[in-house]
Amino acid sequence: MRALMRLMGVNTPPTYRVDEACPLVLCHVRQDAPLMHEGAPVHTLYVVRTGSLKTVKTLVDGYEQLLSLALPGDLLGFEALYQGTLPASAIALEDSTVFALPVNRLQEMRQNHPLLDYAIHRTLSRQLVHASEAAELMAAVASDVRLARFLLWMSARMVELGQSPRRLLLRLSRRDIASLLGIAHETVSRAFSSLADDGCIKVDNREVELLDIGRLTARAGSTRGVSAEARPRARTAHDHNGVDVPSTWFGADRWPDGETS
Amino acid sequence: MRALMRLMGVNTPPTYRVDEACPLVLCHVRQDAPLMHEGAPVHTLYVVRTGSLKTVKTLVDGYEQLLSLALPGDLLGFEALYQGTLPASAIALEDSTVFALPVNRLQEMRQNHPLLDYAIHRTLSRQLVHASEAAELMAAVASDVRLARFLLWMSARMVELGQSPRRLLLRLSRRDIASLLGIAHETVSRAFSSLADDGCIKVDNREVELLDIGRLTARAGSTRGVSAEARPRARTAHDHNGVDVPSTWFGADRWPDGETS
DNA sequence: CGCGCGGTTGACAATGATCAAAAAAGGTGG
DNA sequence: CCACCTTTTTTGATCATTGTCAACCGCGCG
Repeated sequence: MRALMRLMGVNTPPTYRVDEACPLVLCHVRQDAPLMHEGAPVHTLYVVRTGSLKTVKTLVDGYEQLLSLALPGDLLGFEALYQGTLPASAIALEDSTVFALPVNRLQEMRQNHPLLDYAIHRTLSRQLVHASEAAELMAAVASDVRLARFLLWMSARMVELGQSPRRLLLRLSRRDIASLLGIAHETVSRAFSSLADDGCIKVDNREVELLDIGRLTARAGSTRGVSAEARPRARTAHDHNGVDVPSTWFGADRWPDGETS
Repeated sequence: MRALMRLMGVNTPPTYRVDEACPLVLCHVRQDAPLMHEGAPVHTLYVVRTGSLKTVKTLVDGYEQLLSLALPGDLLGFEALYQGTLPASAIALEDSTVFALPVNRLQEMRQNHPLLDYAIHRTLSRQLVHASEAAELMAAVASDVRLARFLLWMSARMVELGQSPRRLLLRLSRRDIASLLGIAHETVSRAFSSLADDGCIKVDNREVELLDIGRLTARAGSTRGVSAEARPRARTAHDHNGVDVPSTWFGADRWPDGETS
């Protein structure tokens, strides 16, 4: 339990009382084994403890769209709360272990453990951020830019987990990376070669070493043709005419016409 | 308060006691006005009541990446919980009203109102789903496929809000749509023309009428070249070798080697 | 040993990004 | 109401990037 919360980024003070009787179960998933099935109702949420998984949605035409990469600390299955069924499958990229949280006891667990509640919220927030970062990956027009961003993104996630930012062991196949970046898998291969020829990275199959992060960042820079967007469109502060206060950048802490409801 | 929860998809029974003294404030945002600023710390979360907003992240090269479209019932600002600052700005697409929830009193409000707590979780789950749906939009190779998907997606969201699924009034500019779909704004324009010439839709500036949803769905079908992916890759059920039980599709409700922790 | 799978590279056609410019819509001030 | 400006949208033309098809290599596995 304590380990779970540390995983999720919350340090439990030594004095914190944990209920040892709570139904926290550890699960092992073998490589390539599905942990959850698209379309299935959800009785358990999972928190990744070790290893990694991918979430995959099969589109109408059979194309397998990779939606996210779940690393230690990530929460799986929460997306099902809205519609009752999972929008995507989760498949282990390596032998992994996950904590299982029965949904019908979750309410009670959160009440008894405010820190768990906080940890879950933090994790949800993080995954929301990661989802929009995935959009950033696909935003670039050039394929090598997308790959460069992907590598830097992976590097950043490795750092969050306390791992080396330079040495990556990709558990995703080229095809999976292609799906995540929205390009053809041949193009991924070419982009790897291109970055490697530049000396930015060293590629040995799925082992990637980031040699020159500066240059890599430079190549990850241009989203699309430097034109209208980047021009000196002098967006000064005085065009704020809404609830925001120009002088303080901070969200509306006074309301023009507040009416309690 | 009751209105807030109905907005978020939770029906309050008439007997439900609401605390009238809770600090629920209604905010007005004028069109094009920012509600929240990228990089700013967050003191309030917002729930959209009427109108619509876009969340926008300015990338390193100045490109404005549109991340999500917030419609009534959506929660804004939660992404900031993880890092403490907002990853994106929120800008009103029309005159809108939002409920403001002070974060420092949120904990307390959730405790006093379990239904509010549930509503927030449901909303978070929904937004997680929407985020992955956004990835689906960008997954298609052809630009007209992306636009067709976008229109169907908007249509579905309109239905969720009880509006007509055929008649759309887009509050987004072509440039914004282009950003969301990951293509050039000229291409969006062309894709509109293409779909209109086909008779699938009727376009009058930002008013779009979906004439033939069947054909539109057909055009939204192909993600990429029908090849290896769509082949009869007979993915039968007996390749499950993990924690899942083949006979029941449901998540692991027994665990091979459970160890309570 | 042969087969299949993941990865790499090549060749070619096509889609879309980009540049350019005109047309339409929206807003402002007389 | 109209002239005038800005912004948005549309259309055109050109060229590069990349998707697609295809062949090839290396590897693990039955």
